[in-house]
Amino acid sequence: MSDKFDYATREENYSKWYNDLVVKADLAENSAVRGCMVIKPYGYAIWEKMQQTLDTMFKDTGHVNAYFPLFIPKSFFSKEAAHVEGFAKECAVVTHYRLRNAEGGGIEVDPDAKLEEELIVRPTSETIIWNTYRGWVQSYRDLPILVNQWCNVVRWEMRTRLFLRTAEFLWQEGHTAHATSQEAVFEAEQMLDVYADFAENFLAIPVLKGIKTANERFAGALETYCIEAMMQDGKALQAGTSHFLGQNFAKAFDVKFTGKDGKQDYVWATSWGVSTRLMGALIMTHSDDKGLVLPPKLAPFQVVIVPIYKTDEEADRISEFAKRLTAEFKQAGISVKFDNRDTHKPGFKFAEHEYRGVPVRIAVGPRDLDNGTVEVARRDTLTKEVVAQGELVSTIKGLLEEIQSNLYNRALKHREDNTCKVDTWDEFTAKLEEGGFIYAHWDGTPETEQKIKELTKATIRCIPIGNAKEDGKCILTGNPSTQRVVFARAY
RNA sequence: CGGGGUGUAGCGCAGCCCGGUUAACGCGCCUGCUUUGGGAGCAGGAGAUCGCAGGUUCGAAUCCUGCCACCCCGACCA
Repeated sequence: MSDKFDYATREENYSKWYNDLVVKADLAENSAVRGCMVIKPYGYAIWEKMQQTLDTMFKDTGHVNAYFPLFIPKSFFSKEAAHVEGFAKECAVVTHYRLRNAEGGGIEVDPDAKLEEELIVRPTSETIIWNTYRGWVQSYRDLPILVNQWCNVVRWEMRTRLFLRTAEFLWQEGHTAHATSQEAVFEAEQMLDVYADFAENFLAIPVLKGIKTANERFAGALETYCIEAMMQDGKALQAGTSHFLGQNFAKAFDVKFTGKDGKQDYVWATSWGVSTRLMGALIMTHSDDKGLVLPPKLAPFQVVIVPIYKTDEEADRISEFAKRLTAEFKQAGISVKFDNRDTHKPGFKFAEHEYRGVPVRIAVGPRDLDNGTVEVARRDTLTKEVVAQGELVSTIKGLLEEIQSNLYNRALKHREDNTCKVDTWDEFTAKLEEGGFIYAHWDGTPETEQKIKELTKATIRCIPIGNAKEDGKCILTGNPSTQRVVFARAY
């Protein structure tokens, strides 16, 4: 964000630019609670669009929504060893259930109101859900369970950033139960495809589908699938994950079913989620120094009409025209806002809608009314043109589609321009400084991966699905490798 | 939890080293008039227990002690 206002440009300081933008575009702000954000109405409206779209996609693939408790008994957590180890360090814990008046004013925790068993504020819900599923499943006839939950979770992060990493965040978590391993794997892969489809076709964010290495795998999963996106600064952002959990949670919570053959077996599981972090991905994929840039499919309103007038009479004429236009747009499935506030001048509104990322702006003044035209400005290219009123609806409809695909193509080109292959350690470390995705050989061991991370802060983002096999030598150890994996520094 | 830093109006900050009685400035806010095709101009106005608690002093935003909060850098992470 630049201009006469004191906001950082991407070039100057990418991370400051991000923070400034989130606040300036009215998406969210830091709250009185450390690490927790307030999502403001405009930001929440974008999140709601994401929710609506995803929710429909989940339902189209056979899922239903449910809701499980915020609190999880501590004992549940210890039942799956890898899981507890993964999350233990960042859990908020409820220990008491009552306050009392303190001597000398104020209130304090009542020491007599200590809970018999502490409650964990959910960092994710596998445990409480699998404990519940035990009661839901007896027979193969009870399977599959295809449940999703929209909720908040808490992970006590040391360092937080609006949307990217907050102590509390909103997300959805799907938790499914299946009779066979194959079915569960299919489910995990299917949901990865749903996420990729959503990212690319709605958020206009190109993503790499892949699987995580053992080091990066979800605590308690046998396989973690992910979609990885590249931000403008070349860093990777994990945009969604889908896990094949095997029978780990079924065994931990004793969830068994009787099959057609009369034999008992443990249930197979998946879980998958995306969070408000997608807001961060959206920002860091498309936005520019003038503020937020929204893909039309995500914009709370796709078109804003700004009237320009001097007299009340002019205002009335424009208002009448704008109302007619609004109705036509709605008919055509275009969402529109008529910004008729008389407390702000046109120039102010232009700037405001710009940094809030409204895809298309229409300005109408007396001159336009006389000429039968309007001025149409698009946010992605910052270009303007005069359009005849008669062809406006079709023009805008086409323009919105063009903006949507332009944003995607622009982001895809950026990713391609910043993706490379390297074969030596020196090349690798040099390329890392430039940012981007690096395809390189790795000997397949967690130790090497860990070592590379310590040396360079780069992690293996994923092993792309359908990755080509290729013999080579590990960039660090020189040991044989059968394929290249994707390295990057990540958020 | 280790290292560094900062707390003064809604926001951003000056003043502090060298104590002195109306705590400065910019943005924002309110009122009025003129304005309105890219963040308006002028005039007037409101708004601050100087993070908290002690101490030194005739006098503390300023010096001393303790506490609290937040930010940045690391380890952790969607």
